[in-house]
Amino acid sequence: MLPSGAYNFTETEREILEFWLRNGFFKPEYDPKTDNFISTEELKKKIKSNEITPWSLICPPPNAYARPHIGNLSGYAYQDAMARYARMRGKRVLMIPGKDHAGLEGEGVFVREVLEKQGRYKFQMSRDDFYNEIWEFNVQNKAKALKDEKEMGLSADFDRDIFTLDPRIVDTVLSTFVELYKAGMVYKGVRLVNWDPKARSAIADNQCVREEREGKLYKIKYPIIRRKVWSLGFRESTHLERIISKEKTIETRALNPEEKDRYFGDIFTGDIIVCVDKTDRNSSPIYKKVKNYFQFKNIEDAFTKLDWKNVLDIDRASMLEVEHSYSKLSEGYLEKINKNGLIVFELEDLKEEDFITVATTRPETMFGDTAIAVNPDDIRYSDLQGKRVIIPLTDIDIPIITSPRVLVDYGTGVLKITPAHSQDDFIIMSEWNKENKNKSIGYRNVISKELFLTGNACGKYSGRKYKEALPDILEALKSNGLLVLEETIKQNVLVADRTKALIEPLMSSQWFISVEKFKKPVMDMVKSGEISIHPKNMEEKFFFWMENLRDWAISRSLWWGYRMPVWYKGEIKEEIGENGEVVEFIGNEPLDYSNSNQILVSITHPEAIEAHFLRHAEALHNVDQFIAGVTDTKLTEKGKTKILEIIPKLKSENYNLILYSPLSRAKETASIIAKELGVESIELEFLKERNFGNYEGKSWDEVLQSNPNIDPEKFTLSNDLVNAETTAEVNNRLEELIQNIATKYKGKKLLVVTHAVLIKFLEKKLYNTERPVEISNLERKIIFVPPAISEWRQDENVFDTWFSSGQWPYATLMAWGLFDEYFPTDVMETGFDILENWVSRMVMFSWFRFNKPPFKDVYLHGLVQGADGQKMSKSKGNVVDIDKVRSEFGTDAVRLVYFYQNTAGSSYAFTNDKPKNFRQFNNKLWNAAKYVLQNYFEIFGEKTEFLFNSKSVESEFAKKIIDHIKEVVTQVTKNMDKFQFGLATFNLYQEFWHTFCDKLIEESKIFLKPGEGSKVSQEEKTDVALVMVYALKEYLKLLHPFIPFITEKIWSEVPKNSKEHRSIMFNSTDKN
RNA sequence: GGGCAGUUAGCUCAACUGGUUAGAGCUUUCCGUUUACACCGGAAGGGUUGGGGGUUCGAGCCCCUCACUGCCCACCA
Repeated sequence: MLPSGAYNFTETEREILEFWLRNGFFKPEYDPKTDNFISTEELKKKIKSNEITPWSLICPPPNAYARPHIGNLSGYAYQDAMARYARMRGKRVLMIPGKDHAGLEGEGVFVREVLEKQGRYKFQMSRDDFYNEIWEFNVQNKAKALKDEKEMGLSADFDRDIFTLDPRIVDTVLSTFVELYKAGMVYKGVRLVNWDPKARSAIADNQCVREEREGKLYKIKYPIIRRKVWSLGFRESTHLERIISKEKTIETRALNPEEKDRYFGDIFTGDIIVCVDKTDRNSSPIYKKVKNYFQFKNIEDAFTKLDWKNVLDIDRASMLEVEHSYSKLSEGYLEKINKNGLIVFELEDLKEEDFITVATTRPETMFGDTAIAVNPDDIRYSDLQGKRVIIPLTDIDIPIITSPRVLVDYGTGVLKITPAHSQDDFIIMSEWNKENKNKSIGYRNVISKELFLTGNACGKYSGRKYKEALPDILEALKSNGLLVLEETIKQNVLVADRTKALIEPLMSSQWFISVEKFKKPVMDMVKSGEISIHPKNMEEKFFFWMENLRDWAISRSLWWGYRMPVWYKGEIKEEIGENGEVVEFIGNEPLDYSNSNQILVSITHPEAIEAHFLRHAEALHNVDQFIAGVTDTKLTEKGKTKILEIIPKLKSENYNLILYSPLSRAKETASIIAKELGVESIELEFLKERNFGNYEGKSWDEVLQSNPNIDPEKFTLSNDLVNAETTAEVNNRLEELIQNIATKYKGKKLLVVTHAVLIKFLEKKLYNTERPVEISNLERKIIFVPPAISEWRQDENVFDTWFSSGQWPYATLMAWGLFDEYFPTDVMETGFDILENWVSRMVMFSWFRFNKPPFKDVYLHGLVQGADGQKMSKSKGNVVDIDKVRSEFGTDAVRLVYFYQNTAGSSYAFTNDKPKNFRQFNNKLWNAAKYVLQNYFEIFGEKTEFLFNSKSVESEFAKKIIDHIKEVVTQVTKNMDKFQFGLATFNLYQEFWHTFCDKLIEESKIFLKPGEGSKVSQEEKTDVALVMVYALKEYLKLLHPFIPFITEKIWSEVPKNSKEHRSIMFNSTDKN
């Protein structure tokens, strides 16, 4: 019987959650037919034989370091509704929850919330120490998220909760990189990074802040190459021939009128004529440029096949590309020309209008300019578009390009473009290059990480600290009359949030994934309908992103995450080449990416020694379940038998040395194996188990009683055990072990017989991860022990978070050994804001590795906003306190807020009138159930089986109710199948309250509570009582995916027949 | 800067891809009931669907245009 009074959700939710978890209903191994569990192996077999239909959803993992926010919680509601709906329809549901290490953000939170509050600093720590601490921080916090997930009613298999840095996930993620590398789809390239000179590290944009500082603005004149540049040398010209052959030297002079008339047609004052010595044509840069420009195979071809007369007359623009000089600006240039056998005739000096004036706060970066930009609509400069200018103090000429980003009325309206040292310029370059592929501009890095000017472009200033060279540069500009203005201004500069150092944007070498090959197949999966995105209009967004996707930089200068499985033989150094290009060196040699003597992609250390670690066979303490540590226990008879069973497997490995712990259980195990295999064995003191101090010999029950807060999972590796061997001591022993394997036993095929906790310590030490699962007796772990001394160094970078989370669906399934059965998954449910970042990456990787989509449907939910309709944020004070709302209105009511009248992809405000309304709805449901059941039990009693067939009712009123139910079921089912949860809950809400309760229940009172003189027959009364229960049960089943707690509670009180499951989770609506 | 949504009753949102009189919840007003439910029932008020134009037998929905609002992208653009 349901208790009278209003619905008590607090108590019910606690009770029902306990009921679900205790019974293991969320596990796919649970078999509702037998109300029992099958083994995972059996489950797999049954799925393969089509005996049961699998359905899976991998939950998007919330960040491990904090409680899930309201967006994650709303996601759980949708995920859960879909899973419960599938489960009720007889599918075998697997829903895997997880937690994300959240690379960049995770590291940022740890540094801010933990280290900085303790006055510590990341770069004062060793990488290992930092990693261990942040790991601990995450482990401690992720329990909170798990609690929230359970309390929201998420029907996921919590035993399979998995962390993104779990070693099983790591293996999969890294192997994908290896595969991509083999397929030639990753490469190293350069991109602009924010260099923090103080931290000596590249940092993310959101780790920088803008600060107002006083700075100086300079205006600098760049000379325009207005004149045409003529190139001669191949043209038949006896006069020039004579000059060249006779003197074999160079002359620079103005052309006299006679020459002009004789050799050139429409030559103008100001043009420059460059002549080339034919005899020196192979070394001349002008020849080379000509060759490249016209794409001749060699210079002879260029010479013989090209009609130079036509070129000169028709295609002057091409000649502009060739070579030219202003002797006035660059004394060194003449010298260069002379060496290369050029003759330069200059017709006239430069004039004032031959300059363009640029405003800049950073004159020292002008050596890195690769263009000058003006606004395309700026009429002042329209005649200059496409012309070239000379960078002052150099002989480098750069084009004048256009960009709508250049503000016409700001400064001079002219911007110098230094892509290697300015974010904005880098963007302008990228945009220009995208639109003007044949006129693309490059970058020139002229500042090193040590803040020196570097490369040829800087001329005599190269090699000096740029701040020290700056006064000299300004002086040189001044003396050439090229510095026109210098004023003090306030400017916003980018500063590192933590170190307060001025950010130096510069080019750095990064790993990229080339994305071109992904585009078509990935888009095709959506176009063909293999993957459906809900709402459909988001597919546009997806295509736009994919089409415009550029190669993806996947390396990040962080410590928290997956370190890249790339190894360099020696220390890698990044330097700036002579022409401003980024070059990497290993030692003194430039890095050649194809040279496997320099670079290797490998998950383990390239010289790692493979050793097999075997846990001893079953010993007495395993049976009696107490903590043995260094307490010596003997093997059981069963244990000894089991050893013999694995001998054939061990034989096939051809071990030639066995190392073992001196404790009896390991020693006995090893001696049996050694005897059977006929292999030498050595006892080593440092292989024994950890000493557990006061806990030695204690049973787990005793441990838990003495300290109820103890987490058995973490106990064995904890450093808080009284009188136990410290973790440092264990690690010292392991150090000795590693040394021994790397030196003494090098070249041996090793089997090491030891203990579970010791193996766990070793894995943690070597792989920086913890095993969440136990190592069973006689389980073998293959461990790669790095050599004691090696030149190989691992890449310092970690992967971009999306690189790993993009593999989440298959990585989780592979980790749990359920890939074959459950992949592709059925649905991916996540926020619409990460469609591009996450969903597209998952499809990309899934296509690459398996040529399959990772899921069939994508449901994108909108974002939950504050009551004011704004995005929730602490500073706005509009954050919904989920605990408060849940305790006031109940979890079911909160869940209904997420569903009711909501459509996929649209955001909605969380106002308290909503859960209040649904609390009332739940109460209505509760009371209606009470009414229906009271009447039923009055007639049938409590313990009777519910015998009812909707086809064989006689009463007109009962038929009316059945019709009503049929219609609701049809409507709701239709909407569920179309992911229209908003409509489904709307239907249910309206029909249940305003039709079923307000109309049908009221009408039923005529039959169930007949007044004086009523003509209602007993049969009719019975019929109505039955059909009302039937209707209630159908409603409960339809409502269950949305409000699981209350429906389960009522279901527990409802009369059932023998075919119905005791939990509502496994009952589908009536098919009749 | 680009892209994507959105603008419907006082407030928060629907309207199942062009089809009856545009519907709900909250709020407001009136009436009623107290053994399923006051976390109730019955009723009422409230809309030129952001402005303007177009296509159509028919437009909240499609097209054009203007005006706002929100979101995403920043070691990705």
